[in-house]
Amino acid sequence: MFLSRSTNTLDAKGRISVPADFRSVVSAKSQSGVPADADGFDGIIVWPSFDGPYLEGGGIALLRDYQALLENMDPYDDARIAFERAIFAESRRLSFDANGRVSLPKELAEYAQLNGQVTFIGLGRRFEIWSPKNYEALAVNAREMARENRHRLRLVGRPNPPSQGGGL
Amino acid sequence: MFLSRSTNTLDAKGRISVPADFRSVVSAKSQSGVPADADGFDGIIVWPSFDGPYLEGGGIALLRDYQALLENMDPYDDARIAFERAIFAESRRLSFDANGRVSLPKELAEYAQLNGQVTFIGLGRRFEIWSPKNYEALAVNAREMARENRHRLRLVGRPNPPSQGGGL
DNA sequence: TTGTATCCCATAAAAACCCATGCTATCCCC
DNA sequence: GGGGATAGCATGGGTTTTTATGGGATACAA
Repeated sequence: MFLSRSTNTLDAKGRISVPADFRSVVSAKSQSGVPADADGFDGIIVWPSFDGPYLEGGGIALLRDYQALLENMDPYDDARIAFERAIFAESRRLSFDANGRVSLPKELAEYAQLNGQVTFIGLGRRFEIWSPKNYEALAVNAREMARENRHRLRLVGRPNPPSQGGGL
Repeated sequence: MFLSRSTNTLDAKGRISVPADFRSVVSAKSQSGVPADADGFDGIIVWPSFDGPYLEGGGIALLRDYQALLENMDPYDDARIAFERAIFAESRRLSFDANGRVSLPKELAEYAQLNGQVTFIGLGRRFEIWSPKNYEALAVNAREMARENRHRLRLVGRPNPPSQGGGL
């Protein structure tokens, strides 16, 4: 699960360290020692958001989830085709180097207006990559809006666990 | 999984470099060192789309998937016969040369209005081959339409797994 | 011959790989 | 609990490998 927020440096070669937390999410090995992902890909997948000047990303498992979702739609549904083109076609496989960095293609960096500093935002199943400046503005609103909508934050599901502390 | 988009050159001899990403998708070897594809074919399979002036393609695994799909239809269903003729009969096996290129038959290049530059579009299980000009227009629409329909892109919550990493 | 298809080689640019260095958090031993 | 050893992380920079592409040589067929 992608959690937390951290800002790293985009160096002159276009490389950036993926937060160690994030790396361990995507490169979780199975017991056999083989990567959990069937195709042995060790890295992240990133594409330009279609909702603003930032990037979205996740592990290959996320892409498979999207694939499953899309494959349940009509093959020639316009929305499906649009999603395929906006996500699959625009995404890039970025694999980790020995130090846990990826090199970010220039056009993605430009799309997200990144130069120098880059902020990773963990959002559970996926994450976002922002220019720190652009993100600042949103972050303040988020807490306010969350407060206004706090009544909708109702957990469902798990029956009461044996005892120990519940809560958020 | 075919991901990303890239534009390569179609040279005077009708050859074109298949993006390295795509090559590694289709020529993934099994642990034994033998090609995963039973028949040892190392290349891609391409046919003219029946939905526009572009080509569709994939690995031999994709063709097998289509075969399985069609074999579940009535043998004399007109649609089945049409699909078989439009896909199987029109497709070409293009094998990689030592540098990862294939040579694209002229009639396919003409069908997709290719000259000089060629764009490969990764779409998960399959890919498409477009004239860059023709695709450009679609790409901008795709992002807009994806944005308009983004509420449909909802990943279902994974059921609570025993313990380790669940969904958001 | 004239194309056409295959194979081989050369090369520039880009990507991947390797090594080194501060810095921080953690561990462990006394 | 202090303090040094240790390990992991983020970062910089050089070097090697891969990739995409052009072009020559060879074999075969129309």
